[in-house]
Amino acid sequence: MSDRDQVTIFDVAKTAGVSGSTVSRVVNGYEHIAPRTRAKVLAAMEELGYVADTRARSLAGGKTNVIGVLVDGMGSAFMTELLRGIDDAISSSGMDMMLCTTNSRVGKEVEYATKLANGMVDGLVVAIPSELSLYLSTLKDRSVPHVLIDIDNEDRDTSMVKVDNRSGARRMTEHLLGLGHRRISMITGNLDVESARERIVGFREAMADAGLVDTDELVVPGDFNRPSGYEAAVELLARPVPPTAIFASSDEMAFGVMRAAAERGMLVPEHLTVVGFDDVPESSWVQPALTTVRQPIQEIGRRAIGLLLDEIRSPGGGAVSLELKTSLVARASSGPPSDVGAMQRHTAPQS
Amino acid sequence: MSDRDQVTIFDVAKTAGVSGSTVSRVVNGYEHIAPRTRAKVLAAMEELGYVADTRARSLAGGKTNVIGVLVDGMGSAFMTELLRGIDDAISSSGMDMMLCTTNSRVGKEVEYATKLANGMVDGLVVAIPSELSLYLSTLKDRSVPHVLIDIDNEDRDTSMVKVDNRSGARRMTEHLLGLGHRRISMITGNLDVESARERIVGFREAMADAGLVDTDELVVPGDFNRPSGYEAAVELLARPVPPTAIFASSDEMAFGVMRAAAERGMLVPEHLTVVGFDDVPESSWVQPALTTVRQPIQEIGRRAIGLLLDEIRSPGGGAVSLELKTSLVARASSGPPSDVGAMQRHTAPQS
DNA sequence: CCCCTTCTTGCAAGCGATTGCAAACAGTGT
DNA sequence: ACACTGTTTGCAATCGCTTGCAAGAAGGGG
Repeated sequence: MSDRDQVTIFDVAKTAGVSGSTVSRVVNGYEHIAPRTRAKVLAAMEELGYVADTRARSLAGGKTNVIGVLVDGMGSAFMTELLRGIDDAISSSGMDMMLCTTNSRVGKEVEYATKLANGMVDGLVVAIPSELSLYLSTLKDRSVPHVLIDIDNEDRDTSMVKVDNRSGARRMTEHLLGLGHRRISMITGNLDVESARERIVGFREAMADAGLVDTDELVVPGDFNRPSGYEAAVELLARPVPPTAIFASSDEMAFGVMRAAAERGMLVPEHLTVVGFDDVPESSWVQPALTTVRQPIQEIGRRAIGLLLDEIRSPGGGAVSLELKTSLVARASSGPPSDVGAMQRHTAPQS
Repeated sequence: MSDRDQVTIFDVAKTAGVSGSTVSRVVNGYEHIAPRTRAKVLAAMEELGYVADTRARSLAGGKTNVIGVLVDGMGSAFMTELLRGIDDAISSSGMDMMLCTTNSRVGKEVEYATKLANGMVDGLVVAIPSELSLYLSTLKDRSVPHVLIDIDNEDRDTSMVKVDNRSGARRMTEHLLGLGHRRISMITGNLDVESARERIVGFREAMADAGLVDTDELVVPGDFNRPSGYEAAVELLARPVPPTAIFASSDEMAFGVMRAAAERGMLVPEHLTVVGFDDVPESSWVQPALTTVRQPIQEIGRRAIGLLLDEIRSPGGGAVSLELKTSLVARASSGPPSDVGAMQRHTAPQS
């Protein structure tokens, strides 16, 4: 289709009165080129409106200047933010992005990884939380530079960037404990995801440190999405002895919790403390603003691209793992426990 | 990089004991192939784990099986939804997507369009609301199939899909009028965008029909994003005679308005009616749920891809324009105006 | 003024796949 | 058995660009 009247390197060569190879060298910034020749070529390129054909370029051994991004889906606010960071970094590096979504279709990841590895891209960043990292071997075999995001892989041989989920969850739990809460419930993320599990660990650790060991029934399953937060909260709030604080493993789920609370006529944080994890943009907008564990989402994306570019530009640098810090953002949705449903409150009340 | 030990069509050919061309034909589902040969080739492909090299394939004249998507950015909920629809349609058609964002960088659109048109993709869907459609000529010159989304272009020669913004806005305004509102304010979208302008027209028409002609100071500028809605609302609500209803040209902005109202201690819809446009998922989640004009966002994306695929598969079908219908979704954020005295007591603080 | 080194630049061989053309094969009808 | 039609395959040219190799040009030292 597009092959009609395409301006090739040879057209430029002819107008500039040089050979095709010379044009190629000019285009690729080769150094040993007479200034005058370079100028002529540049002029010809300009005149003809030459644009390199990515396909041919990469087929012949050059770079594609495209970075592949493999994600599960782009529905969540977290992913949107992550993609922003990634996109930002990619485009300011002058490269282009090829986004592929697996939409949780099993096997699609491998298919994409193979296809992309087959010359479509110079490098790949993968943000699919899945244990089945079959695609990893493909990537390695073909030695395609790649970076994993938020995926825990025993294989210390792969570059990746993640955040300190465990201590983030821990700190948040301590915050809640400090406020005087004891019956703190956690709604987990999708347990297939490593970071979801780490958050649980952080939560349990903090609880245990406070002498609260029997947390089993306080930890209820969710999947990071809003509806699951809502449903979990409906169930929790309907219990004979409901929790005074709910720690959702994602802000998205926390919004679901808030809704469930509102429907029950409960005020946040007066009757129920609700906190989340992620700090997506919406969190500072909701009413009341959400107390949450902030992870530098866009930064994660930018860092991943940074690592990838390093590897692309100078291969063989070895795998690098980055763990970014999380921080607690205390806003309006958390407060001391209400004494309304007060059972034996052997807890030190705050102000 | 990736060129190490790649399985080519010739490797398959050798294992199957046939020629490369035959393998190519099998891969592309050519008909005149002896069943037995086909079987042998298929077996060899399977055995070697052959994956076609997209670059080579398209260079040689085949298709890339990649659809390019050109958008401004993916931050907004609207865009997220649109991309979902697009992604959905693309992947269920077996093709892949290449997403490029211009991030409002001037000129980037043309650069991308050219590059993509240069063989990277089989077709292109563009969703950049901009008057400057310089890229259009490139697309046409190279006869790359393309579809425009939500872009109004006089050029009846380009396929596009959009929604009926005008009557949507009109109907919403009538709804507000029907509720008894008279001082209805509209916060506009980015005026560079055609659909933003159409919504204003719909609003003005309905107001005029109700005898409300002097709407100039009721229409205030926004840019579709949340903060602009917030700011506009802050200004509106501080007026000596504030509107009783605010019609935001996007749900995003409506959320901003809700926040401004909350900060002023106003209840929605008791003291202020707030409505939006789009019906993004969040709209049914907020409290109170937002009354809005629904546009089938994902559907828009799906339709656009449908049109594009048609054109790719059988070129020359001529341009097709689709205009999808909008519909009014009445939820909790709209109600009759609060009593006239409200303004006299310059928005009294609540409880 | 010649020889050697350092620049510049062109030639030509790929990269992996598609495809027009034509040769090699069948299958039929007579 | 022969010409004829239609099916299967392989050959080789191409797509646009990169790059190793080597030749021509330019500059320095002896």
